[in-house]
Amino acid sequence: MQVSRTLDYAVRCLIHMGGNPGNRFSMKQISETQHIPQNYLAKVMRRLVNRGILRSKVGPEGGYMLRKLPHELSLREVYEAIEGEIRIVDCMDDDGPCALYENCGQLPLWDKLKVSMIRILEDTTIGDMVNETRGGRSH
Amino acid sequence: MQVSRTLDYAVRCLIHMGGNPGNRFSMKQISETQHIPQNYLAKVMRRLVNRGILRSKVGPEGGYMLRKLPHELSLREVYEAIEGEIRIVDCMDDDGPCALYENCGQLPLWDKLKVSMIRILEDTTIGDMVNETRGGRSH
DNA sequence: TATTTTATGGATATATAAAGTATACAATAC
DNA sequence: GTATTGTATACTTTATATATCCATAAAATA
Repeated sequence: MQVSRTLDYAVRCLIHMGGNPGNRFSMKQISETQHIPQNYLAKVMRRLVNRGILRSKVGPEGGYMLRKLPHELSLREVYEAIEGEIRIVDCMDDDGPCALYENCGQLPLWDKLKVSMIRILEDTTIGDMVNETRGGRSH
Repeated sequence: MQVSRTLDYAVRCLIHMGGNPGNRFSMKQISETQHIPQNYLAKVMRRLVNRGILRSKVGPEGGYMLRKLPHELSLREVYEAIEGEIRIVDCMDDDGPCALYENCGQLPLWDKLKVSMIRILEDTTIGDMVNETRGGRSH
């Protein structure tokens, strides 16, 4: 029930980039300033590119750019890019729905949790986090 | 960001027991009806006993009993018995607070998530889940 | 065209944690 | 004292997250 390091990496990078939206950032530079192993970072960035959160360019003068303004980029998008669809339980059967599915006392609870999580992730943007980082949100 | 199988085991057992509060359940019986390996179950139960959620008795006619009525037993207690204190992020530094701690743009978000999670877990009881399982909550 | 820079893709390794197993021991009822 | 049941702990297995390696492709520029 914890945020993976990988997601933390992604969020950190995006906050970093969100500080200068419009800028281009090379993987090397991000890797160094954020202290993330470059080859690992490569994969994180790839997922963000595939999900349309970043644009990438190969070659000299290449690198990554945000495709949206920071305040238009919700944490939910980032979460889903990294972790896939949000789910709290696995419904632990091998495959196919669990035998209890129809009448599972647990599902309603996990569902409430999920819904509230989604709402919060949806309502928070990278822009918000950039502001927090700068010290004091504008309000 | 997912519920562990161990927590699922714990909840399942407690729902099972909550169906007949006051009853005594042997580990063997629970293990069989819930399809949980007995030696593993032993550890799960141990944690629930240590946290004061269950009472245990050794020997013939021994077994486990709920110490509270199902509707007095919140999911939060169960969660914490199994997973320890609720936390969403690790604040990934080796030890001591992370360098960004004072001015971390991420913390406020993760905190909101945590608070809302705690509230929901706190508000839900094993009793609620027993009712769900029986089909239709009383309202 | 050759060279350099940069991202891409896949294979593999390592570390860590979760889940499961085995076994000896202690308490209790009869 | 014997059968039953939980307790305790050490160990094994499996799964997953994280990290590394390396070969390739694309683009800029000299």
